[in-house]
Amino acid sequence: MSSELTPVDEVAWQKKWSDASIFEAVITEGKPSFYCLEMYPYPSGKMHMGHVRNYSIGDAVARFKRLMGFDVLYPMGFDSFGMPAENAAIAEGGHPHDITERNMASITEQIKRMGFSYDWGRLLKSHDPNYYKWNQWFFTKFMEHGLARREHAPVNWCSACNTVLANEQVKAGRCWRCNGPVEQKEMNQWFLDTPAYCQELLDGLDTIDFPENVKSLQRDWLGRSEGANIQFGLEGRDETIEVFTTRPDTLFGVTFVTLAPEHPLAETIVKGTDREAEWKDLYDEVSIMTEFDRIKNMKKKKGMFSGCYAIHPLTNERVPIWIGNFVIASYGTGAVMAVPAHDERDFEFASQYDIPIRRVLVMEEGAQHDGELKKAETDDGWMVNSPIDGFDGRYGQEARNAVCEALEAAGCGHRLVNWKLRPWLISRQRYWGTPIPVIYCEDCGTVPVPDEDLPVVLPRDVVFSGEGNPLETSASFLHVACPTCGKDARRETDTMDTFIDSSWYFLRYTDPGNDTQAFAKAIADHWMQVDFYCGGIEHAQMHLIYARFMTKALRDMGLTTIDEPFNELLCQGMVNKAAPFCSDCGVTLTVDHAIGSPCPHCSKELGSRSAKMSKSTGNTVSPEDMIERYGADTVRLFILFAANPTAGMDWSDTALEANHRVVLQLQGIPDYMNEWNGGEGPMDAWLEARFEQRRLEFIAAMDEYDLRRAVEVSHFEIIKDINWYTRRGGLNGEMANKMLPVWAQMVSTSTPHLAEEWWEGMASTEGFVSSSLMPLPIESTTTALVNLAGEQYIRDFLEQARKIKGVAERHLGQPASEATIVVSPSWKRTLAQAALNFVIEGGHPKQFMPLLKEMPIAQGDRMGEIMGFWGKKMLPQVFKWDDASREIICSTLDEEAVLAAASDFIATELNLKTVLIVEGESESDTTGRAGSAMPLSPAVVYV
RNA sequence: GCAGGGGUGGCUGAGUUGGUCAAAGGCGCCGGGCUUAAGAUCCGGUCCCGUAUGGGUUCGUGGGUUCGUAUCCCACCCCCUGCACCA
Repeated sequence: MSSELTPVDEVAWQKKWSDASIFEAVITEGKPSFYCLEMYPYPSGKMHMGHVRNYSIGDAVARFKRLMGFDVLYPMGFDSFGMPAENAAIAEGGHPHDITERNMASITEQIKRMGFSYDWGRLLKSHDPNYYKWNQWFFTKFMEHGLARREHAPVNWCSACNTVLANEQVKAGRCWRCNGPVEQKEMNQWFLDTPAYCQELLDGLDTIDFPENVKSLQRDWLGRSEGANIQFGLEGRDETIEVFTTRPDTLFGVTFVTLAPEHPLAETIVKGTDREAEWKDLYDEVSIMTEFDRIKNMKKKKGMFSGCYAIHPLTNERVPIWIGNFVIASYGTGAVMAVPAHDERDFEFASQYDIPIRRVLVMEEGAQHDGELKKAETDDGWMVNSPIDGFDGRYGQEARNAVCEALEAAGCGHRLVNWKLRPWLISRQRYWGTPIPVIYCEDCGTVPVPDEDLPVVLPRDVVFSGEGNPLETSASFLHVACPTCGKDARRETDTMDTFIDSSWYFLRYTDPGNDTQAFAKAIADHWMQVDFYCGGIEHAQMHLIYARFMTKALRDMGLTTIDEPFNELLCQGMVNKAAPFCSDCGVTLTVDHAIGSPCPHCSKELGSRSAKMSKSTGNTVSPEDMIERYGADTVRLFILFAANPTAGMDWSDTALEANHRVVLQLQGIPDYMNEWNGGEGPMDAWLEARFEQRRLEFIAAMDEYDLRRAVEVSHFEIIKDINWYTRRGGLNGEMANKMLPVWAQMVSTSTPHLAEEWWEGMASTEGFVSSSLMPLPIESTTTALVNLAGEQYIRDFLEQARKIKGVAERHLGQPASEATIVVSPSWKRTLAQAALNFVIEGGHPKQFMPLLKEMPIAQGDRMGEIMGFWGKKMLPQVFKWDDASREIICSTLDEEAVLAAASDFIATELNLKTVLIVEGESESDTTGRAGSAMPLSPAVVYV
């Protein structure tokens, strides 16, 4: 293999692909289609390793599916609305539009340099009016269908971002984007009715191939709980208090009712009493405090008696009404029935405020049911102490049903499924997003912008001061004639959450040029669902819920027939790199601190630990630099080979270099193989069979998206096979013609430029490997299998023989010069075959003994010896042989013949003068070592 | 607290329908061939012991089931992710 290699001109290949438009997605009659998609990126100026990894995975899949004969849709675009560009405009001047376009241009160039096989003709950008027009159109349709509505409601407000946030965008009380505190504010905002699809979103999870943790995340977020709403009357008042509970079976244990401080009734019943001030304090504490502080203070339960009593719906008992800080206004009804005996929080609260605790369940059937409870017993139990007949003794679900029936009969309660998911708050008080297409008219009220006036385009004449919503500074935008009556009216200045953009972009990709519809139904239905969707786990409960919701909503408006947008989701792992780490302090430091230097906190010597690549740690690697130095192929190969797609991977410069060497080595392979001039030989059939086997392994791995394994086969194992071939004397230049086309196809999924170079140099190929089809696999013949088995046998034998040789030479005190290989005596083989057949047919090995006694080999005076051999040696071995070995043993493979044919080779490999092969216990066996020879495992005697 | 995912040799990482497992592959390290040399590449070694094909101890910890367990069961510890006074 030559060392005088010119690097592959990757850019030239990229240009050729582009000129020939080979990655354009087309629909071919009769061909299956495959939609391969990566989460489209926000166009920051630079591509980082996370992008590289994401797209290297997707591209390998797309290329593989093309090889396998699919019409592949593999698009790229930009999630180009969003706050970073607007914040940059505020900080540095300029306009978000220009900043975004500039960033897009530079990141696009970098992505193209990687050689990914996108259909760039479908490039989509969210901030294109031709795209966001459809956001607006959908919005007006949602209004028509009652799925979009404006409400005055408490919402999450991030003052750092100067906008409201959806529930999904609040992480542990903080803003998902800036990590600033989030507070509650009452505002008029637009919501989409995501809860209408709760049940379907939950059920749909069972029909799609998402990772378990993502499903679990989504289930948590949907938060289904089954229970009942129950009405409590109020003593001396007309109102009722409605509570939600999952435990109607504990209804008779209610000793008080608790309202959230924000509950409207709380204010009503304390108004004008001497308790009003106390309530106000509590109200202020929970509502004005940021959610973050509230969570921190959660541990302290606090409450007050309201002075009022509720009436128990079934017993008519008086129950005190309390107001407590632990009741959440926005969940359920904002009021709970308190059963201290069977709920931990109620127990704690009741103990604190000396409220009676009444047991109404026992945890063991027929158990004692008086006596004091030490703690709440929250499991299902048997009802006791019921003041009404017919309930005691009922258990769990049956008990709940009985209580619900009683409530329903009394007309003061009903069964209900409650969800945690709230409507999607989509209003944002920011400029760089889709304007909400609504006009407010004094006479006509809230008027949607008519279809013919769409899109409502973002105006240029706005001021980015960092204060307030910039859209409000545009007079031309703000003032508009009412579409209904023509009078002066005012436009909505809020824009849409940018997650709207990413909720349907995969549909637009199917028909990106359509200017009369968002997408043609037939085309979208042809390509959808996305077969393979690859991206980061961070979108598990935002984007991936919204997109599923949107797909279902659009389906119900008749725009598609798709239930779920994504079939298989793959969340790629993070790209990490070693960073300084103090094991005592448990702190990861920036790369400014050298490994081995003392920790700045405790002075202990710093070690290193793998950490996510981040600007703050400084452990980033620039893809650009790496491509420049090693080429895109090497970077891609390394990324795919370093770890499985879903696993975290560690960046390693040395491993990268090792992969670069593999790329160089592969580059020289065609020349190397073509130089073989030995003509046909006995090893050719083996190499052919072996290669075919490798191809099947490759296909199987790719089918399961086990890209690491696939690359291991295509870029590593086949090289080893070639080495073995030449080592065993193979030197047929014809093999190059036989193997290289298919091998190039395998190589092309991860290192396409290199593969094109191979392809171009071959006589039998034309066009591009990137647009070629892989021939169908060939079924292996029996001869091929025996061939493979024979070589495997020799390899295994050599490995074993080498080990023994070391020990033997120590024993001999000098290098061994000769070896006698003692193949297992034929009766052992016969025995093994009989035992294996017995086992394969389902027999228990231990029951083989009686059969053995009947066998001809066990007759005569050797019977005892053979029985002993079976128990001690053969029985354990029968279990240990793998399927391949079993096949070989039961096959016609003649160990002695295989070894004899390879005896010269063996002698060379073991560095011996002569090698003698004998059958154990035969006349020529003078070694006396036949005892330790087993089928597939000959004994070796060194002299 | 609840839920989901994990803990394998110097590192990384396969392997989990129990037997093919002292445990693939890669990296690192060691030795050898090739070479004037370097690089590249090829071959071999890389838990411990062992004058012959073997033995010992290993897959978070401790128990258990089994002829046999990295793999199955139970308990515990630790790590990651998400949710969290959700009634």
